[in-house]
Amino acid sequence: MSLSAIARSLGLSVTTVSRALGGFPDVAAATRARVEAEAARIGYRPNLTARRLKSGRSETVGVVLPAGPGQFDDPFFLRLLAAVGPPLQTAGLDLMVATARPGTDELRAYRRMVEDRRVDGIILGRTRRRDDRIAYLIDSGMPFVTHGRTEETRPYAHLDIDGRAAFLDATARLIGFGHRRIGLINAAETYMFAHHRQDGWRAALDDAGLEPGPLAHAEPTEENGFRAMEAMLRAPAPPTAVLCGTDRLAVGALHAAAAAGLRAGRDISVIGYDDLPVAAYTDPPLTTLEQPIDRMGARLAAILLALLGGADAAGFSEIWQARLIARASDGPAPSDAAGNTYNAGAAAPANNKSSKGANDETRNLPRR
Amino acid sequence: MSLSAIARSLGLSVTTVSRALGGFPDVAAATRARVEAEAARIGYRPNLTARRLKSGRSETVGVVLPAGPGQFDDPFFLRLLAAVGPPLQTAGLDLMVATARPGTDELRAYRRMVEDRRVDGIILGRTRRRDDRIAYLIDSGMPFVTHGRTEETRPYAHLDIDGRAAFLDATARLIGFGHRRIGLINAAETYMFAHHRQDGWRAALDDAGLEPGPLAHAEPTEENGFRAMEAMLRAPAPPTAVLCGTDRLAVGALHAAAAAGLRAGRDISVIGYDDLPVAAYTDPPLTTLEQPIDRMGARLAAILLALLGGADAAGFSEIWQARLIARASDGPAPSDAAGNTYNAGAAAPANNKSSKGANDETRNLPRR
DNA sequence: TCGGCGATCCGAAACGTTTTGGAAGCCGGT
DNA sequence: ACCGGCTTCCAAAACGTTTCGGATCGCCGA
Repeated sequence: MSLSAIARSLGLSVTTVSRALGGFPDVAAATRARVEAEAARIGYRPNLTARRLKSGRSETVGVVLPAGPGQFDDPFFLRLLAAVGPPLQTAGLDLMVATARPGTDELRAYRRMVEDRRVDGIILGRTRRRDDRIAYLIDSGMPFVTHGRTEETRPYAHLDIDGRAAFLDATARLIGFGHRRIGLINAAETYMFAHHRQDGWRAALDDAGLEPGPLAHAEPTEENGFRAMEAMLRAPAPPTAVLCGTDRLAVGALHAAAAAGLRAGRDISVIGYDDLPVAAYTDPPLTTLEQPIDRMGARLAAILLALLGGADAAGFSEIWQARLIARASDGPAPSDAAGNTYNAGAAAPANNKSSKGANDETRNLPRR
Repeated sequence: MSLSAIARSLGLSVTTVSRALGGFPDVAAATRARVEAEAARIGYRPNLTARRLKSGRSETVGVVLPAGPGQFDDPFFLRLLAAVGPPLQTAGLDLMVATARPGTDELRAYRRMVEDRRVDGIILGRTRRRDDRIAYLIDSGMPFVTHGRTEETRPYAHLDIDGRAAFLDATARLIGFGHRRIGLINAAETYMFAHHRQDGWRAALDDAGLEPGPLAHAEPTEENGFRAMEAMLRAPAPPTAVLCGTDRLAVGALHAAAAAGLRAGRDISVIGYDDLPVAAYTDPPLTTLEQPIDRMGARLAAILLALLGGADAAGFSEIWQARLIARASDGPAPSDAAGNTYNAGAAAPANNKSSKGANDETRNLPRR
């Protein structure tokens, strides 16, 4: 069960056994064969803990999962884990998972990993605009790579989806359909991804010379999507199209539209983001944006491996594009609402008088 | 950064420092204070790897996630991880996650954990009827606890939901509604949970003297639920009610019903299992069964902790009850199909003779 | 005076590995 | 004969911790 057991029963030294198994050239072929045979016979497995102690590495990569209500039900992190696992395993690295609810808990989870040297590197998902986790990790010197960017001037390795471009395109698509009042139900803007998506929406509207439609923020659950959409539809000048920051919000939004007697895809357009499995089976099937989680996960693992190999974090900054999956929840603007009257400007009283535009129709939902 | 650093700068031995920090009584109070102050000053953190080598324990618990198409998108395992994490962390145990697609890959993942002594214990989810993973773990002597049972005569620690009772009750509820042809769209029967649910369905029909309705098996995805329901509706004598082994199947099934022009809850009844977040936002909202994943996870962790403490696995065999969440996807059988023949059923449909009692209290959405 | 005892402290071994710096034996060339 | 070089092996140190078995010292009671 240990090198010394093999050494003893073969009359060799531990050194020679170690070097025989390690493939070093300074051991005779015959000796190596004897050692290998004996190792196989007793089912020798190297003691990883001893190896780790000696090498000073934990051979482990850490991930902190956001726990807590509303956080945990989307399969994003699970798919990320699944994608990140195989390449790490191939590289001989274990994957350690900690859970923490966003807040102080979370930073403590990172500290635990770093200060107790539980991991050699970290993969961090779902970045925030001001992200103290990232600041901490940079300060600590622990190698890490993030999925998503943050407002941090120092370099750090990251891979992100261009959420701005994605929502800019999606919004342009709706504009092309003739929509003029296009709302947004978004995740909290403290999340960087939500910020980018909102930015894209805003930019597309600006480009087209349109006022921003109603805007809502909430934790991305179906229920919040439902409530936000309900509120938008009750308002004086309801949107004819609504972008949703995530599919879960979109599912709720579709439901609210149906409850209001609106046929999505005809009376109102809805576009989501994520391409959850359920997106193809909403009513109607949801037009949404897809990010290649599996490839992203594999790439994140590869980047972290490079970092562990000594590469400079500044060299890794990748922005990938999302892909629009057109289904049936969006379509041409209803003629009665948006059509001819609208671009004249006379029919847009709700939106055109505000200097700030976006905020006066903003509705913040309770974050529970 | 190490005990010897503290010892050196304080003129003490490593032994004394270790025992001072370890709270042993044979060190003078003044000395202990000096040691603690110095430890705090230099930010001493014990080297876990060294401790693990010495103790022979990895201080780690392993979980193998099923990867691969169709497997990974449901949040069950993620919620389980979230629930299992905090108690393990409190006990000073790390959580290691490996991913493997069901099949030979999977057993290899368990071997890796056991043979390389990467973990001290294992939590295993989603058992199968004949489960070589469980046989292997029993043989190996590695402490483990499962979520779900299996057909294994030797004792092993497990916690399961009574899927048989759950589906028996759900089926009885449909029978009480007047349904006579009740189908089942189930996950592959190799999964123990699917087997139990099917058993409950079958038993309820037997109790009522009814022939089993159509039965389909498939990996539990929306698409498969859709296809199975489509096929059932096209068959000569379509069911008026369909139980689904999981909510994902039910979502697809609801969609197929709608596509066939059937209003779920009136023309056809559908009941799922899992209470996914989306279940409250299908059309119509899905009646389903809920298992308390968070409590289950906490309990699984507690059981494993007991096992690691030396408890006998034979002592842990718990079966919990699921809870029916009544929403709008089920209801009285359509009169043209089943109606008048069914005298007694319609008045007191759902809960009047629940076999376990736990299901009697049903609640409507919204839940939070 | 002395043995014993409690309070403190410490040396050394051990966990199992990797790695450094040789050492021994053998051979061919001079 | 001797030297240098090659092949093959090994002792010992090191990673940082825990723990066993003392060792030292002061003090008290007999």
